[in-house]
Order: sequence, then structure tokens, then C-alpha cells
Amino acid sequence: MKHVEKLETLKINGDFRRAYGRGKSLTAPALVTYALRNRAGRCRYGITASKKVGNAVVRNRCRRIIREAFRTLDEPVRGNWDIVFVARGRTSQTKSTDIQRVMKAQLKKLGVIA
RNA sequence: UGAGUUGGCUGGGCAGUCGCGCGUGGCGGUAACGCUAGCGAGGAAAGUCCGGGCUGCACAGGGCAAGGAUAACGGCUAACGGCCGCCGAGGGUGACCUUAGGGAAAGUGCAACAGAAAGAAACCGCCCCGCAAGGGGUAAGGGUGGAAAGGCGAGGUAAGAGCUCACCGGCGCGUGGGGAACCGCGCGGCCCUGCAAACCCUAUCCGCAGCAACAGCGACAGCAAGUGUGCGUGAAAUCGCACAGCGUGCCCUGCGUAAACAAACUUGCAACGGCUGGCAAAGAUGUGCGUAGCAAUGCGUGCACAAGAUAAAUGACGCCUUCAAUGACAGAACCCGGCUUACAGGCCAACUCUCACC
RNA sequence: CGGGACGUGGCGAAGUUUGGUAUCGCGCCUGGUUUGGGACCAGGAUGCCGCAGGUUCGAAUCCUGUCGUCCCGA
Repeated sequence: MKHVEKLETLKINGDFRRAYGRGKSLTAPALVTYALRNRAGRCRYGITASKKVGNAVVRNRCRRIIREAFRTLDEPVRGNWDIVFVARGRTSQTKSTDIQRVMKAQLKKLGVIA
């Protein structure tokens, strides 16, 4: 992802719902990834941390860890995708480098990265 | 030496590499913007329990009703249901802690079961009268109960009883102290059970809503409304005046109730992944010193203080200190003053009891 | 930001108004009936009434604080 201009983030509830409903997904104890090809002409991503994960501090930490893992990803994205990352109970206790390893494997399997 | 009480502080640091928010300063650029410096979560930012600022409701003045809140006394404060002091009550050997703590002779209600009786009472017992049945007196004793008609002792009596007396408790009056709650002393007579976090009464305070308030701007298409009577000017009333109507739960006073040249105009609603302001540096701010005060706090003076997002910024890697920080509780959302609740570890001060020694 | 409701045996509810005994249905256990099971009959167990204080002689009920769940409005 390095040397690429800032990615747009998903904001509308409808975009998230479309990714959940029609996108492909993979699950791990610390991260769930949804991916769906879009027609927006660019790649977008969103991060979700539900109330079940913890209080506001814990939810913020999950979002930061996931965002840092995604930011420092080396491989470029092939094509235009909407990607949604969902934090789980283990996310807040995991290091961002470990999350990145899981994320890389999931994105590769989904065909987002080479 | 050990145990404890109260109050306060802290809530890792370093800045090397990468990254984020703001847009205050500088540089470059016509501009968009780029580079760089700067600033960037808490003591509770939390819960949203009180009080204000601010904004709107025409909401100005007065009264009534309803509803809500508070409750010894004095003070502090912009205000408070907060804080300080003090009194009473309760707990602790003590430092100290706790305390919704007005009124039960204004009225209504409740007090299950037990008990004769739960408010002004006679079941047993005791005493008197009577052959007996029964009648009368009596709250000392028994028994029930959380609570039984002031407590206890002496006198007194047929037996008893504040019937009388001493002490204690309560009430009333007087008096001394205190700013007051209240405390002390003297005198008087002996009348009153508990529950108002039951209804209620008394005193004091409170208009309602909330930054998704509110103000402004805009694209595509839309919707609704512009009250009644009389008089005046005009060709025409949406102009002027009066009354009515409408505008807060009600009443009174006062106030408001858009817009002229005949096809527009005005107002309101609604609509959007809306946008901008409100809203980010300065005020009921914090702190040092002086001063008034027991204190809360006031006054004077010096110094310090740039988080400001809008799906929402503080992270990752590394190093150091550490028993441990990967691991206390926890993330600003208009802003302040409090309250309440959560909190690993560490530090400081004052005081109390105890042990030892002098 | 504002408003409201609810936490009671394993599950679902009543009781809270007006304070004194916690009740009902399903489920569970034991026994009977049956060759056995179901159904049926008889009996039984199961509660810190979300938590912590307070008022009261006495609290599921009243008051205060607190935790959790759900709903509504702007």
C-alpha cells in the first residue's frame, strides 16, 4: 500500500450491508474480512468494531490496530474492491504485525492481492 | 514496633523511523495545494444525577392553579440538591466516621399475627359489696407484641393509681450564654404510642425546551396558507383605526398578528449521503504570594493557559527505568461549577491507639 | 441530547397500587398405572425477588445509589 494516495473509507450503512450480503468473507479469531468488487472506480475500505468487542477505548484500539496493519501492507491491490474489516474479541490483545499476517493471507485467498 | 484515621499527589519516560487530526506562525505557489515549525484526551474525558452560561419559544410585569424539588442552624457561591462551619442523634478506647435531621394537640389513613386492649384499654389477677348470680374499684403483677399508656424508689391505700414526694426523662414558663440551631439553671403542673423514604401540612425555590438548540446558504422537483365584522383613503386593500379571533394550563395588563398597484409577493412545511456558522486561545479558568476569615471563600497582585473532530485524529516498531508498563479505570463531541460511580501500583503530610526506652 | 419500561425457581409470567403468607403454567425428581414408553393420577424439590445501602418492629413492594436489557423522540 506504500506510496499510494489516501484510500477512501466506507461511510454509509448501505455500503457495509452490500459487502456483508454479496461479498466473500473469511474468518479468523482476531479478524473477519469481507471483500466485494465495486463500480466506484477506486478501492475503498471500512473498519467495524461492534459494542460486543468492548467499551469505547477498546473499540478505538481495535480500529487503530487494523488500520495500521492495512496501511503498512506491502502488496498493491489488484482492481477496485470494497473491503470491510470486522474486529473481534481477540483483536484488542493482538499486535498489529500479527494482524497484518492474518490480513495478508485472507486478502490473498480472496484474490484482492497477488 | 505494630495497627489505624484523615487529606493530598501521581496515573511511565525517550524522542529515532513510518503514519494521523487541526490550520496558529513561516516559506513557496495566481490558486487548489505543498513543505516546515507548533499544538493534539482524563482524574474521572464515564454515568448523565443536580446547578448555570448560551440559543429559541412574542415570553415583558402581576396573580391563581397544577406539578416538581429541597428540609436543624449560620455562612460561601453566578447558582445548586454542592461546599464550609456548627448543633442534635448514633458508632468507635481514640484520631475520626455516619446522619432525607421541619411538623403526629390541622385532618385522613396504616400498625399483619399475637393480645382483653394498638389509643385514651379491664383477659387473668388484686380489693370491696353480695348467700350466689353478679356489680363496682384498680394499670402494682402475669401473659402477647417491635411498641401497652413516663422510668425507678419511698409514702399512701380496702386494693391501687403522679394520688403525694425525691431523682431521671419529656412538655410549658422565666432566666443566663450564643449570631442561630442549641446548651445550662430555676419554677410549674403531669397532657399527649409509632409510622409523614403513607396521603398530607408548613417554609423556600422553579416558565418550557434543548447545540440533532438555533442562525444562514443552495440544487432538483413539491405542498399548504395569507382570519371575521365595521369605518376611512384608493379604481382595487395585502394600507390605517376599532372590536373579535389567534399567540402559555387559566386570568389581568401590556405586546405581536408579513406583504399593493393585479400577478406576483410573503410566510411556513418538506426534501438532500446537503453545506457553513454556532465551535475551539481568555474565562463564574488555574496557580504562586500577600491580605480578611476557624473554614468554604472573597479581595489585591504576578505568572500560566492554542485538542476541536463529524464514521470521527494520539497508532506501529524500537530503546530506557521498573518486580511488572503487551497488563488500573478508562477516549473530548457546545462550554463551565459540583455530585456519583470505576481505579493496578507508588509517593507525601498531619493525627490516633499500642509496644519499647528515657 | 431527552423520555420511558423491565430485571422474581431451569424457562415464561403474577404478586409491587394499599409493606407482614412469595403464587401459577411448562419443565425436573419420586411413586403408581403399563410388557415397556407416552398420556394420566398422587406426592416432592428448586428463590440472597439484578446488586449495595437506608426508612420501618418488619421491604419483592417505599427511598437513594448502582449494574444490565429493551423501546421511543429530536
